[in-house]
Order: sequence, then structure tokens, then C-alpha cells
Amino acid sequence: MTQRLYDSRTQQLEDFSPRVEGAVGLYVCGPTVQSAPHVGHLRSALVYDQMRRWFSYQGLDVTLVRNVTDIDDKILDNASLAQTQGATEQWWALAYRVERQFNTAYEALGILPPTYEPRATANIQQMIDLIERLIERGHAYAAGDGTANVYFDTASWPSYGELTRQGVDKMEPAADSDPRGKRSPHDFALWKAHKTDEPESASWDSPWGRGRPGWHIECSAMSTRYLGPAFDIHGGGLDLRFPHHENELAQSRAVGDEFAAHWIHNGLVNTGGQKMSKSLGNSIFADDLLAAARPLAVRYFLGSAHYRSTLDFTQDSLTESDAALDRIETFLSRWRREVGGLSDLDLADARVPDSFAAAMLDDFAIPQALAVLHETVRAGNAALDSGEKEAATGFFTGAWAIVNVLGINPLSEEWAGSDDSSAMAALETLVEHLLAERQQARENRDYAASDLIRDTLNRAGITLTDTSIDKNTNGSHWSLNG
RNA sequence: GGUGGCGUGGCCGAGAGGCUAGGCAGCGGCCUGCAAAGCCGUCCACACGGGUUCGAAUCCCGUCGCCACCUCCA
Repeated sequence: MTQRLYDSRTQQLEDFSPRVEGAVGLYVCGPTVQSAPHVGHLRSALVYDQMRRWFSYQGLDVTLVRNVTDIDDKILDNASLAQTQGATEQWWALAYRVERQFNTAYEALGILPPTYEPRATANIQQMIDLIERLIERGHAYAAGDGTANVYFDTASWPSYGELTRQGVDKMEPAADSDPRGKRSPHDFALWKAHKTDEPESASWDSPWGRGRPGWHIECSAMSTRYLGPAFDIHGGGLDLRFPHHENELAQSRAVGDEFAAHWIHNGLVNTGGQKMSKSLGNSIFADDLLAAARPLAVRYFLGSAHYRSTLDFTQDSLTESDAALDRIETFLSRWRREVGGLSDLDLADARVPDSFAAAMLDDFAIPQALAVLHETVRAGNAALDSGEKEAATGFFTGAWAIVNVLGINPLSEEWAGSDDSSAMAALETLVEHLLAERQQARENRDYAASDLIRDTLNRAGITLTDTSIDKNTNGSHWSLNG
């Protein structure tokens, strides 16, 4: 069976076969590091992290590129605004600080670092080269007003609008009525002339004069630098289809590159059925999320809807994700306790159930894939209930492979937590002591005493699970909540 | 005006002509000293109106409602 994916350029499910056998090149538009990461940024990064992990599981060599836009109007505005309020932070320091906030949040959610994470400011020369080639080919021009602005000539590229199937003549007139030397309001900036009120450090020399790159040219330059003029998949948020991706496509094709074979767009995150926006004040930031639930639950929640659908954020959904994970974790721990015997090395080769693979191959149908996981967990629990250890082990290894592919294995080193080991050892000694006492009380049928111990441990955030008094196989076991 | 998407049970969220999605929450049972966990069973659906069909949540037409993009956006 082959991988199917929905290409938002052709608006069809398509068979995906890598351009180079055994390898996949994936470019994803990363953030403009102008202010703190929000839940939407995290979802976007997570979607491609899941695809990347799935490709890797199948043995493909994945090159994932996610850029950082670290020079942009908003970054300069935010830095300059802060400076009017007494801050001393330069635009480049702000960009770097915010970039670190993004990386901290990505790491907290188990989003693997991309193969390459190029910054726009480190690729200025590649952008200038690209612009020069566009001018040579007659698809770009220096502004008619004598400034250093350079624009893409949309009229010179008849297929402009193909990505979003929009006719240029039907588009709303540009909100910005100032022509600034443009031939058409639809032309977009490739190179932006330095403005006198902007810091000198935010400009670079170019054949057209001091200035900085336009937003769209960054991605064209960086994707092809790291992946070549033709590569497999270009991804990004749905809100980037137009103008950003439309412009990227036009530039790169106009310069003669084949560019991305497929375009993927992930759905956005809403809160209360509405888009997050600064004016509504309804944005959920990474810090809010990580305070509202454990990071693994956030990852599960953000990754639980199909990547193309809109995801509505609610606290209840986060709580449900936490409960669903508990169910998975309980089974995995239970198998280890009741059966066990497989080392991590044995488990390294664990394969996912066919039905899970089928779901993933079908345009990354993660909701269905999760249904397979839950069905596997239920079957595994049922097998343990009836003492069918061999069958239980089969379900365990299947579930284990699934949670690893999705990056949500609660027992993995990644998520096991960084509990202070000496504190854990102390806790273990105390709890084991109380459990022994409680077991004695239960055998004496002194339930008042045994319940008191259980209640006390509950209040300390420790949940007990008993076995029958008389069977007394392994006694009670305990787990720390959350 | 143009482009694209959505409307599923108490909640989240899949599916895309007939065959159980799944999770969370309810309810009944098994298990348990009692719980918890687990298992089994079970209630609550496809915005509305037409049409096509042996059969429609799924296809077609229409209506209503919601959302996104149209040069800041993941």
C-alpha cells in the first residue's frame, strides 16, 4: 500500500512517492519570531513532527526543514515599540529570545528538532541571488520610484493564483493603496528598501541598495538551499496559502525551479469557535497550555484531530486527552507488571498493527489511528484479564510501536519525567512501608485501618490498585497521579 | 465580489451509498472486603427541505447557520 496525501494545490488525494527512493524532503514554514508562541504554532509544528516520525518509522530518510523568520516588519515594530517604553532590547535580540521560547515549547511537546532550521538573516545572499535571477528572467523589477524596493511582476507570470485558484482580477484590491513604485497592486515585495526610521542593523547591501528581504522570498531561498530546486512536500498553516505560498510558488517556478511536488496545509486552532487574535484577547500561549495540563496531554490533544481540520481548544478537551493517556499508560504498565520480560532492545523492532498503518497511509488519519490504539489497549486488557499472556504481549508490542510512532509513549524516557531520583527512592520506601501495613490490615479484615491508609495516600496524590486479598499475587500497586 | 472549508450523539472527534469509529462523561453488570483500574453490555447521532436509489449521515439540488483566506498571520 502506498502513502496517500491530500495535496492542497490539486485539491485531491494523491499517491505519494518520494522523488528520491528512500528519502523524503519536507519544508515547513516556521514562525516569525515576533512574540511568544501560541497553541497554533505548536499544532503546526506537531503535525509535521508526526508525519516525519511516520516516514522515519517506514525507513525513509527524512530531511525536515523548518525556517525561522527573524527579520520582519513585526519584529522591528515590536522592538521599537518596547524601546519607546524604555526597553533596550534590539530587534535581533528580541528575535533570538523569542526563537528560544519557540524551541523550549517545541521541546516540551516532544517535537523533534528539524534536520535544518535556517534563519532568514543567515540566508540573505541566497535571497539576493534569487531576486537577481528573477529580474534577469523578466519576472521582477526595481521600483519605479527610485527606491531600493524590488517587486515580483505578477503580470509576467500568467499562472499566478494557481495554488489558490484565484484570478488576479477577482482579488480584492490591495488594502495598501500606496503604489510605492509598483506596476500593479498585486505585485509583492522581494526586497524592501531600508527606511530611515529602522535601525541600520536591519538592512543589508544589495545591487538595488540597502534593504532587507521580503517575507515570501525567504522561504523560496531557504527551501531550495537545503532541499534543492525540486523537493517532495511543502507544508504550513492554512492561513499561509495566500499570499505567502502563492507567492513562493510563483517566484520559484518563475525562476525555473520545479519546487515542491506536493503542498500540505494544516488546519488552524480556534478558541471558543473563533480564530485566536490579539484584538479578541483569546489567544492561548504555549505557557498557558503547559500550565493547564502535562505536556504529554497537550501533545495528545493537539495531535488527536485530523491535521486538516480546525481544532477547537477547550480545557475539557485537554482533560479528556489526559484521561485517554491514563488508559494507555495503565495498560502498558500493567503488562510490564503482570507479564513483562521484553527489554527495550526487544521492543525496538516492535511493529504497528496493519490497521494502524493503513490509517496513517490514508492521508495521516490519526483519529482512526488512535482508535486502533484504543482498540489494541482494550484487547490487551481483556487478554490480561483472562490470563492469555501471549496474546497480551502481542497487543502490548503493537500498542508500544504505535505510541512510539506518535511520540506519545508515556513510559518512554521522553515522557517518564525528570523526577528527582533520590526523592523518588525515599517516596518508594515510605509508600511500600504503608502498603505492607495496609496489606496486614486487610488480611486481618481491619478495613477501617486499610481504608485510612488508602485515603491518606490518595490525598498525597497516590492512587492504589488492589488485587484480591486472598489471591495476593503481587499485592497492591501504586502510582503517582499526573 | 472571488476562493476554500464546516454543520455528526451530553462533550470531543472520525467516517463518506448497505456492514460497531474511538475517547471522555452516563447507566446496568462482572470483578473487588469496599473502592479504583479493567472487562462486558447499554442509552443518546448525522443542520433543514426536496430529489436520485432497492437502500442516503454519505451522491444531487435548494435553504439556513458558522468559519477561514483575498498582501501581518502556524
